[in-house]
Amino acid sequence: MATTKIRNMEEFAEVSGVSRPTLSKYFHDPDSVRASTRDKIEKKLAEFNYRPNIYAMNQNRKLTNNIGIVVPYLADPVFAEFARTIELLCHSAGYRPTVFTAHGHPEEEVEILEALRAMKPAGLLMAPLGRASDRLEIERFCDDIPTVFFDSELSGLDVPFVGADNPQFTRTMVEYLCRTGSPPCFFEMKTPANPNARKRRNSYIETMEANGHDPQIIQADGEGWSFEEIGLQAGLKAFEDKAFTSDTILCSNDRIAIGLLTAAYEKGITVGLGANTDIRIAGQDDHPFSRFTCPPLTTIAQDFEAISRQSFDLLMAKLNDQEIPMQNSYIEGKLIMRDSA
Amino acid sequence: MATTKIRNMEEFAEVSGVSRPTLSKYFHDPDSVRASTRDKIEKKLAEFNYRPNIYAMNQNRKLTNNIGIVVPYLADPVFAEFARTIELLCHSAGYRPTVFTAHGHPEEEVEILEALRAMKPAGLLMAPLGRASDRLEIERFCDDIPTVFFDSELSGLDVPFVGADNPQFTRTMVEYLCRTGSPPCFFEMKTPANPNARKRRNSYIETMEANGHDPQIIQADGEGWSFEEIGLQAGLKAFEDKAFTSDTILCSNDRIAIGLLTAAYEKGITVGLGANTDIRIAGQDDHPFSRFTCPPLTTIAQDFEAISRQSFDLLMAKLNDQEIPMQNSYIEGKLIMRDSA
DNA sequence: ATAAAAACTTTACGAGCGTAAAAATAAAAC
DNA sequence: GTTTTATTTTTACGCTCGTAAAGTTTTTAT
Repeated sequence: MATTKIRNMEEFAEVSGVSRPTLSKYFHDPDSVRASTRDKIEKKLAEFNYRPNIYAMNQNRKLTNNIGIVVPYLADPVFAEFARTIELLCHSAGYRPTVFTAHGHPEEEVEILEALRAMKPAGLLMAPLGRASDRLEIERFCDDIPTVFFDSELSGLDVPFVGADNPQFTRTMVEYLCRTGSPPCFFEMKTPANPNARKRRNSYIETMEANGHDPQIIQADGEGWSFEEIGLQAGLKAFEDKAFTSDTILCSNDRIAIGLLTAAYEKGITVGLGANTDIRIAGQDDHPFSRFTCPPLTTIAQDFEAISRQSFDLLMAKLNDQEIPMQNSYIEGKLIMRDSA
Repeated sequence: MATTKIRNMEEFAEVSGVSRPTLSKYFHDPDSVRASTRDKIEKKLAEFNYRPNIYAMNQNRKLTNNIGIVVPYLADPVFAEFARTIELLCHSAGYRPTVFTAHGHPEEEVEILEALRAMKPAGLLMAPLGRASDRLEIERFCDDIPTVFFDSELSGLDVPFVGADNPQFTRTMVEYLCRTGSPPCFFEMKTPANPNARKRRNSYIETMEANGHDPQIIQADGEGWSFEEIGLQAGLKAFEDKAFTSDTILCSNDRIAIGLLTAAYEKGITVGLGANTDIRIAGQDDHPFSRFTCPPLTTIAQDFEAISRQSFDLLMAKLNDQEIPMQNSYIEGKLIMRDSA
């Protein structure tokens, strides 16, 4: 029966029989007031449906409870998954997460940071674009606002990082492939957007050599974030040129592998681990769609949960001024055996 | 050479030689001040890198320049695509868009709306969850804040809508399939999350009957947003039970079709329009991945650009108190012929 | 050159809340 | 029941910017 509209905290203080400063405390942290007071407030809160003005709140707080989540490309299901997981963590810890995407453009990444600065966020969880990122601008931001990088790191900056153990990913897959068939050649983008790609290539070379095999790398032209399309086009060309030096192809990531699977299909080349198939294809990341490719893609699963959790915990530690281990954290992936390899 | 840090507009007024109210006007709309004044401000702006406190700004403005974008499930690439397109439109019109996702849960949808209310946004562009949505809460919100629905409508509410012309989608596809082979049966979820599904089913039935064919519907069990998985499991079962009454299967949407393609693959059933294939499969939506399925999926393309543009324009009209045509807008899709049908 | 219009400055108040200090009250401890 | 301790109330000021009104300066029109 809210007869009058509550316009501000003062009016709500009147109807609830609690003073405004106490209300202010309550909204800051409900547990900071006596249980009886809390009950009184919450009863009236349900009745009047009042919410404090967040702008007035944040204006005076040195620190807001906003947390920024920045990803390079939200239309990539891998980042959608990261964003989703981290959002949930923030939310359940009482923070207000906001997801931003750079749409693959470094200028947008900087713009986001500038807009974010105006929001005075408590902290930032960021998966930087990588190679293309404007290091200087990002560094300037991280100096002011507690930040943790996830998924891809920007070396040289004094910012903790949590992400996949890329060398382990590739090593695990190369060893599996060698164990079960011919040693793989490696299919990747010539100029990958993401720094993880380099680590995977290096690990491929190392592991192959360690096992006495000759590493063979096939590189796809093309820039941007249309990995499937790049994998498809370069795959078609490579099949035509007989550029693949092995009947087993390890792709730098699942999205490229998805494109390559399509290329194989169009060329009439059968993929799988059966005796009557032509080649094997493997990916890395366990992209949400890789279970639905034809054949389902053998890959290494990112531990989204662990990466999200750890990067969030690191940020919390930073916010609470705890001594944090500045060493980066690399999370292992798990081999997901499906039919493609 | 910013020797002193600028803390607020007053301090910036001093160093820039412009009065604070004029600055306020400038930040509200740069074109509202004289060119010479604008230059003076912008010169100092570059030098001192000052930005007004958005919280203080929004606190006093009756209307912020925030625009909310709410989608039911951001991990679905179709919505990622919508979000991306609309974000860009808002941005280039000088608004500050913020994307929210309900993660498929009606409670979260309501929470977003409540958080959004606190942000006092100028307007909202929303793709409601649909069937599961809390109509009452959404209606209450739309009464207060200018809103436009896109992608899926909530009938009965006085809110303009822009979305796909679902009957046209299905009609176009059914006619194409009939023209080029056997009349299709229809594969859908029994309890679809999205109201568009119903329209597509109805259109399927109508079109089939209009062409003198017997409509046949196969329904998949399962709830939630894992459409591919649902399509896969139900597809496997349907193949085993020989439940598909035609060698041509039209799916309610691409994601289900992707699951069904995987099911066909696992059953050794070949898909395509060649003479030596077993069945044809078609989807609807032109999901970003449907070009990369094996075989590439024949589908109807959503006109993301047009839907985004029109819903944004509608919202702008609402914000400017223009007389808007309250009739809903349905955007036609285009047949994308690929190899699966 | 003069009048009219537009833009700017000065002054002043308001928005909604944070927060500090002192006084009053309630709860817990003994 | 009194003392101690924890909460709450009262009072008061601050934050940053929006915005209105009246006066001044600059620009435009004639």
